[in-house]
Amino acid sequence: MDNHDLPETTARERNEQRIFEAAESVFARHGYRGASIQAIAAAAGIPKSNVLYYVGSKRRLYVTLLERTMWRWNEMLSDISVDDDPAEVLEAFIRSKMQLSQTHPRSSRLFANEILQGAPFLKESLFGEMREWVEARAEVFRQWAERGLMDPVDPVWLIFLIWSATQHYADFETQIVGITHRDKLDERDFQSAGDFLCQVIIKGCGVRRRDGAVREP
Amino acid sequence: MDNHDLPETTARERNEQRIFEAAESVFARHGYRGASIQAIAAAAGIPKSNVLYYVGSKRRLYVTLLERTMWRWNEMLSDISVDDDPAEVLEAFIRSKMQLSQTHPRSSRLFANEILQGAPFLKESLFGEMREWVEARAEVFRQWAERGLMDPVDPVWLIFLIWSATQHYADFETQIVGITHRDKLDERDFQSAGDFLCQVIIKGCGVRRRDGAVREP
DNA sequence: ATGAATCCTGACCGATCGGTCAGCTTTGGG
DNA sequence: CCCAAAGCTGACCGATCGGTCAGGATTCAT
Repeated sequence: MDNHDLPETTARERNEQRIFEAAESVFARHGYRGASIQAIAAAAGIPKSNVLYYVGSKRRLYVTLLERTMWRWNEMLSDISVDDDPAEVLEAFIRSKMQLSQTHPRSSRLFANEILQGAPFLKESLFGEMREWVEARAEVFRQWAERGLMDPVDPVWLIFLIWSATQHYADFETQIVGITHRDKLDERDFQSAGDFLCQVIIKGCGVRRRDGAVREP
Repeated sequence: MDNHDLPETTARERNEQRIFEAAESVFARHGYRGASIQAIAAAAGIPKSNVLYYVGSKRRLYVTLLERTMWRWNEMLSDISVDDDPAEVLEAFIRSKMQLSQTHPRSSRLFANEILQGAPFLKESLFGEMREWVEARAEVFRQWAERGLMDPVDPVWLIFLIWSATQHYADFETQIVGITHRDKLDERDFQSAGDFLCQVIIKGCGVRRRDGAVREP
């Protein structure tokens, strides 16, 4: 029945991909309970029974998507050290998160939905990884502050600030589009919003260049 | 059947309040489709039939809660002008949004869920009000920049930054709590996070005191 | 060609969904 | 005390939910 160790057949790969895309879209929009396999099947253009044939159950499909999202997320800023330039790292952090919001908005919304319902499917197990990720980066930020490379701001609040500000352009895209008369957010919008966030956050944290000069025009 | 113009009976007031509280909690957690009247009734300690007796339908209950949230939201920063102090206004903006996240986190999550599913219930009608709200404040920010009271940042992106950063503490409370080892966010957490946001955002936008001095210790 | 493995699907299951309704009890002004 | 209005609820409705299953269709190495 299960032969995940053998190379997948093309049929399985093709259908699973279509199902994952459709499921991510529906889960992102309606959450776990609000999504129905029927709706996912319709979006994928596949009979409901066939969806269940491939993914086993709604729960398993949802968890698979969640893990895929978390995996993609954890790749970011995989190696930073105290010796890096704070401005460069913060900018890279903001830009890469902004990139994720632009290229994978539905993943972001899927994750947001999971948190909104109390994170019942990734409680502890995956929060543990995120905790380590945050604490490692926070420690670097703290040492930068000690070395006078930036203001002594709370590094954890800083991380949450960057998360929230960047994810906003994926999770609340509907609101942004509705308020600013746009049809959709395009490349230029993400670029300009990224510029704004880099400028305000880096300056707001009093980040200085390595030579000690204040980053000011 | 409906006598909304007459003074409500105490029974009606009492039960509606219990239903609204329970419904806000369930809708905030599971979204519109994912919420069930059965679950709302159970949370309110009232039979399902009785819930429908009071609120009419799931749709009406949901819209009522959405409108109540929007109304509470639109009260903020009701009167600001170009002659106000930018630092004071931005701080008041951040503090009041932070206060909303602290005192009405479920309202915030209800709204977030509505946006995530594409805002099907407040499309246009209520986005119009928000658009006017944003444009009016953005115009003030723009004039402050022209007068050299702050950097010429995009005022709309600035508003979205403050929205996202403050709402994060309500919408993603589960994640914050899970990552930072806390049991829940308390008064001190909101105070310190608010301090952080005021400091970083006001400094990051280059806001100056009216006398022209840079806001720096 | 053939047989095993995989792919695929309509029919069906019990549970739950939002909503209706008949008919009960409780309340309060006259 | 009386009775209309309001409050209240169990039973029930058709639709949809997640999931199962028997069995046909397709594929492919031999």
